Amino acid sequence: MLSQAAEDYLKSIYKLQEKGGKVSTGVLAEFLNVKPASATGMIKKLKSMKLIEYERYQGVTLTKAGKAIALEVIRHHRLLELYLFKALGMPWDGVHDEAEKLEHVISEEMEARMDAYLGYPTSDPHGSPIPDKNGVIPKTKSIPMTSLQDGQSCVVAEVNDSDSALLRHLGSFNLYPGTRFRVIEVAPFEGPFTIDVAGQQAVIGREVAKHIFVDDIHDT
Amino acid sequence: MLSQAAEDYLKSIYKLQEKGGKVSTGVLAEFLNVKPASATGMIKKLKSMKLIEYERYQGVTLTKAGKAIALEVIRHHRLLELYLFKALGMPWDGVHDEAEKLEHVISEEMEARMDAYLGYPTSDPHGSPIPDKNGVIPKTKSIPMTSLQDGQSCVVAEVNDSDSALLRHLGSFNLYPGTRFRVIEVAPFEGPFTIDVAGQQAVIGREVAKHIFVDDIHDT
DNA sequence: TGTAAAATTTAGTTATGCCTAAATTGTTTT
DNA sequence: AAAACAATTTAGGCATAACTAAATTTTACA
Repeated sequence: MLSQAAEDYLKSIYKLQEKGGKVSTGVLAEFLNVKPASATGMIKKLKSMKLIEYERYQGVTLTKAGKAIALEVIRHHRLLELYLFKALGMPWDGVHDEAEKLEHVISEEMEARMDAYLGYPTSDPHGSPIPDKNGVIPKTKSIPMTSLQDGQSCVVAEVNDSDSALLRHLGSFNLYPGTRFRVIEVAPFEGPFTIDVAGQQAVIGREVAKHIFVDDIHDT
Repeated sequence: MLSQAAEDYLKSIYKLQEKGGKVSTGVLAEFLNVKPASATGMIKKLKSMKLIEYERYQGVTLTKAGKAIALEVIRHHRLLELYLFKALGMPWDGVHDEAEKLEHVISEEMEARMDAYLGYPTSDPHGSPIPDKNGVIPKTKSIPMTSLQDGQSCVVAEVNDSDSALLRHLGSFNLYPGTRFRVIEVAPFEGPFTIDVAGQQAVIGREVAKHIFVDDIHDT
């Protein structure tokens, strides 16, 4: 069995690899809140297990086996988030931290039972896609909210799940995956977005908007 | 935060202390499947944290603080067993191993939500009492099945939860906590028990009977 | 193209938690 | 009371996974 630390490295490499191909030691270390020297150590171990490909100074990529493990951990995480949210009523800004700990520990049996209970769901409470048992991820085609223009209407598809303060902030505007809103105004010079959510106005700063991904865009 | 290993030591000391006062290094090591030398090491650490009392060669006892942690871990374990059994439909012979891993990881919030979902239960699927939030354990007055006599009727109160093969065996006779049965015959010379469970006869060996505790005894 | 800056790796240290083997302490037997 | 036996502790080692500091390699710019 793989250590928790090793699983976290694989998961992180997967996520970083998504947007940028090869993952450098430094970026990986930063992402994991670890010093680069520590990352080098784990990278060597994962290479010896044939879970990643790696040449000194060249960055890493997952092998097929490594990717399978990464997706399994991500599946655990997202199923757990949705399970905790729906079955135990935990707040959507609290489920990430709990899932982060449980994802390394649950059995395949528990995974399967949660999956069945939830009706084989395809996305978690933050809109992130849940890989299926075979590691297949449902494709999504959402775009960052920052590319919206005045007058466009759209549906929240996905929000970053790891910052609970951000999630509480969005919750205060009732901005959840599936929520439709309309852009009233985009302030010039990289300014904030004024939007309308079910009749209520809200002002969303650029930094926040970067973490929101949207779908189903219409001009109005 | 305490390590998982440390929590397991405290939990084990608590259980061993229940039937025998001071716990010797050897007995503790055997219970935890580690070598006595390893137990000595952890004992020193726990003593330095003031979680146990200890003098060389004299065995250990929990301090108030140590007992509180032990009961918290036991509460987690038993709540989890019942939750997995009721909410996810896991088999009663499977919940122990899963709970053993999860008990060290769940938050107080998750504990509280499971507790509420289950209606503040007082015993787990194997009949073991669940300590409340303050570490108070409901008193039980069950006796070992081995002290029953011919013709007595009783209710299963509690069975040992850690041996899943034993649990499957009992399940095959429909022998669960709450099940009433009647002793038809106790074979002489430490022989097996022949019992009647809801009209079905079953033969229970001494070794198995030692792990079953019963309640509400009537002569018939 | 050479050199300075940035990124990465190597080397050596720390802490946890287990192990074995040897030394010590305690208990029992004669 | 001394010898034999059992239990326990000490001493030294290993694996994991982090760290700091120093050395090395790459990159970027002048």
